[in-house]
Amino acid sequence: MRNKNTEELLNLFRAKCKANGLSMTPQRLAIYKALIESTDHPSAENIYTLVRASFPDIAIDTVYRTLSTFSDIDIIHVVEGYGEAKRYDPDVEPHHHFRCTRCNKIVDLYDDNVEKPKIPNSLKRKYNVSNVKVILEGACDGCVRKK
Amino acid sequence: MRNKNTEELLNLFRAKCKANGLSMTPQRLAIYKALIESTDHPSAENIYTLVRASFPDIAIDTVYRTLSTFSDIDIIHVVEGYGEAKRYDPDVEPHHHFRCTRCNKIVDLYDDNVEKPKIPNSLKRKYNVSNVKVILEGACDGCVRKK
DNA sequence: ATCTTATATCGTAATTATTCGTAAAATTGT
DNA sequence: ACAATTTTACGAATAATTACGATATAAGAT
Repeated sequence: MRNKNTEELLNLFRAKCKANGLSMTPQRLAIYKALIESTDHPSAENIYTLVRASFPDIAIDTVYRTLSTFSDIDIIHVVEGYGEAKRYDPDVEPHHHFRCTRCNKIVDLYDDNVEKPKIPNSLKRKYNVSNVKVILEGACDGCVRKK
Repeated sequence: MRNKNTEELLNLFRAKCKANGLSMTPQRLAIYKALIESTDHPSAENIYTLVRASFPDIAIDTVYRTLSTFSDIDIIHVVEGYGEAKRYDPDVEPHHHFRCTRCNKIVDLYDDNVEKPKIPNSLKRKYNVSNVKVILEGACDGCVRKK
């Protein structure tokens, strides 16, 4: 993600859709573009707002359904929600997150900052581990200043 | 948690309530007891069902409010929700979780299994990191067998 | 033990997040 | 361009959570 430009990402996107038998609709393209243009891990509602600029009649249901489809086939990932709205991330390369417990801001952290935890193979086998998430929680600068 | 019995946990609970100026109500006690008797990281709805056995008239609002209060003062923690219902954990000692991406089962993992990731101090300072979560995701045995 | 006051609870309504059924419209392969 | 298959929009339903006014209760002082 960090190392890919829009062109490359869109090509990958088309390839993954084709590989999974998904038709290429303007709505799907618009939703994916909105995702890669956002760096703040938007919610479905956020995406809905963004996409309506070009598709005034798109249904919220379409956004939810599309995001769910995308995450099913690993085009995007669902990140932390914690009872709030789900948050999405178009970067499917391994990386971690910081989450502000007050304002729910989510920031990407790459491996040069946080070491990936080592998981014993026995555990990986036992649970078919396909993904390891590391989330740092705390209060972001903005929230600390406010209080 | 692992090393504490009910007696000790209840004493800690009373102490934390007192330290934070919370009155000791039978509802709060019942909710906390329901939590420590559950090992499956119950949702607010689950707790509501459990507590109604002894408090048939308790309001769902009381359960939500109480759980929120408890997690504000670190009596319990909120664990992964991902847009589903929030899930709670009465074990506030450091440990990690496995989450089944199909049935949403959450299992405790203690440090002898998963190494705690090392976070650089610079990052800890930058974000006031108070908590680091590690979540392994995959399909649990039960779900693999079903499919 | 009783009084006082702040806090907590109940019961219900309102909000927010998400999903479902279905007819109409768009996409893909031929 | 045509038929078969997906996908979409829309409205309504469901699930999770929070808000609120009226009563009830806990905790400390008397």
